[in-house]
Amino acid sequence: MYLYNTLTGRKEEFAPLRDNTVRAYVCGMTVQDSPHVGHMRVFTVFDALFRFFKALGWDVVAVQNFTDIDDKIISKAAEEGIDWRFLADRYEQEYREVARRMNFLPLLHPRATQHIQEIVEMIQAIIDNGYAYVREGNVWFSVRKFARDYGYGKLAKMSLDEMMAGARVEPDPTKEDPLDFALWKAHKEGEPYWYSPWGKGRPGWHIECSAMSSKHLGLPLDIHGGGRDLIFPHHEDEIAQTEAATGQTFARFWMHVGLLTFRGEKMSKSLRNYFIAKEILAEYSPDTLRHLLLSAHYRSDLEFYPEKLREHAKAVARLKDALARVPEDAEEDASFRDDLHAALKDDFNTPEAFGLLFSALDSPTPSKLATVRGFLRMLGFRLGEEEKDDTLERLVALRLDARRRKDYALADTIRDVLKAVGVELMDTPEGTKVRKVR
RNA sequence: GGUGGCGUAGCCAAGCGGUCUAAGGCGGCGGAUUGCAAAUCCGCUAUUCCCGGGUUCAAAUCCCGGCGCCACCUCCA
Repeated sequence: MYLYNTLTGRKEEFAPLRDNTVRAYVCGMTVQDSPHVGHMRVFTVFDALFRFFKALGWDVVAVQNFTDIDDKIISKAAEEGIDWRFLADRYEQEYREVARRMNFLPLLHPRATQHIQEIVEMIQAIIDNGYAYVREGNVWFSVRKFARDYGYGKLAKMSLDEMMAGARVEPDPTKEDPLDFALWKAHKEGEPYWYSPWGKGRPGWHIECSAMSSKHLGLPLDIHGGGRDLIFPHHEDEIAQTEAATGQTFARFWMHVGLLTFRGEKMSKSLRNYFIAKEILAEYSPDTLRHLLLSAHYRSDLEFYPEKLREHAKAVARLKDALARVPEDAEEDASFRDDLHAALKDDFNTPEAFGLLFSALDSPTPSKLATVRGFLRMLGFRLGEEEKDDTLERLVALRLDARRRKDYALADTIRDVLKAVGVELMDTPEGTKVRKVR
C-alpha cells in the first residue's frame, strides 16, 4: 500500500507501525454550522480508506473529533440568544445523522470540552519544556523557540520569513512575537470558561486535536488527515504543540484531501457557495453522493455542481441494475479483484478503480459482477438496500390499471411525475419495473 | 507579494517516459427494441493532451519560456 505523505512530499509505502492496527486521526467538524458536501468529501474519503485497510487485513482505530468550543460557536450562540452548548449539540446531532445515512463506520468522536483536563496538562508540559509563556491569562506558543529546536514549517513547507511576509492580522499586544499562537485564551466577560493554572479561560484552536489524538491513540499516529486547507496553520501547529509537549514524533503519515469546488472556487462559508449535506441527501441517495465524492482522486480538487448528482445517480443505477442479475453466492474473480485493489493500493486511486468497474460492465460475467458488488460494498456502498415504499407501490398499481384501460394520458402523467423525483418506471414483458435514480 | 498545485473531448475525470492513433462517467448522435418512453444491446463521439521551444530512438507524461486558473500565507474539511 502506497500513500502520499504531505510531510515528505512523496508516495511512501504504508503499513501500521504496531499491532497490525492503523491508528488514525481525522480532523472533524467545528460544530458551528450544518455539515456541507465539502466536509462530506473528507469523511467519505477516510471512511472508504479505512474500509479498504480492513479489507487488507488491518485493524483500524480511528478518531474524529468534534471541536465544540471556539470563537464562532460563542458568537453565533450569542446572536441567536441561546446557550453555546445547545448550538454545538444541534450541529453535532446533525452531523451524526448525516454520518449515519452516509453509512460511515462508527469512529471514536471525542469532544474538545470533555478533554479540558488533558488540554491543560499538555499546555503545562509545553510551558515546562520552555516552549510557551503566560501573559495576562493567555498562554502563547513560542514559535521561534520551537523552530530553532525542532523546525517549524515542516508540513506547510514555509519558512518563518514567508509566514511573516504574509501576516495580515493585527497581532495581539500580549504576544511576544506575531508568529506565536494561542494555547489558552484568557476569559472574557460573557464567554464560557474553565479553570486552569493560568486563570479562567478556554483552549485555543489546535490544542484540542493534539490532546485528544495523543490520549486516544498514543504516539506516533500512523495517519493524521483532514482537508488540505488545514495544513497551515492547524496541522503545523498540532505538530509543534505535540512535539514540544512530548518530544516525540506526532504522526508518521499526513494525508490531505483536496477541496470541493463550485465554479472553480473553493466551497466555503464566506463565499456562500456551499451545499448542505442534509439537503442533498433528502434528494439523492448516499450511494450517489459517495460515488460522486470518490470519482476524483482524493488529493485533487473536485468540481461540484448540483446537476452532477443526477449524473452520478445514473451511473450508480447502472451498476445496481447490472448487479441485480447476479446471484448473491456467485464466486468472485480473484484476478479482477487484484486489479481493483492495485488501483487503491496506489495512493487510493478510486477513479481508476471506478473506471475498471464500468469497463467490466461491457463484458459482464457472473464472477466479474460479483467482484464489482463485493468491491462496492467494501467501499461502503449499500447498493440494493431499498426501503419499502407503499405510496410508490400504489402509484405503480394505479398506472398499471390505467394502461390496461389504455388511458395512456394518465399512465404517462404518473410516470413523468415519478421521474421528476428520481423514480423511473420501465414497462417490460415481465411487468413494470421500478428503478430509482437518485 | 511569497509558496504550492493545476490546465486532457460539450461537462466531469484517470493516465504522468514506450502497452496512448489517451481509461471511465454524464451528455450527444445513429441503429435494434417500445403504445410512446425508459432500461438494455450494437456502433459513433479528443490522430490529440493550454501555447511555443527543447531533451530523447520515443513525451499528455521530463526541461525551459509564456498564458490562464486555483489553493495556502487569516477562520475554514
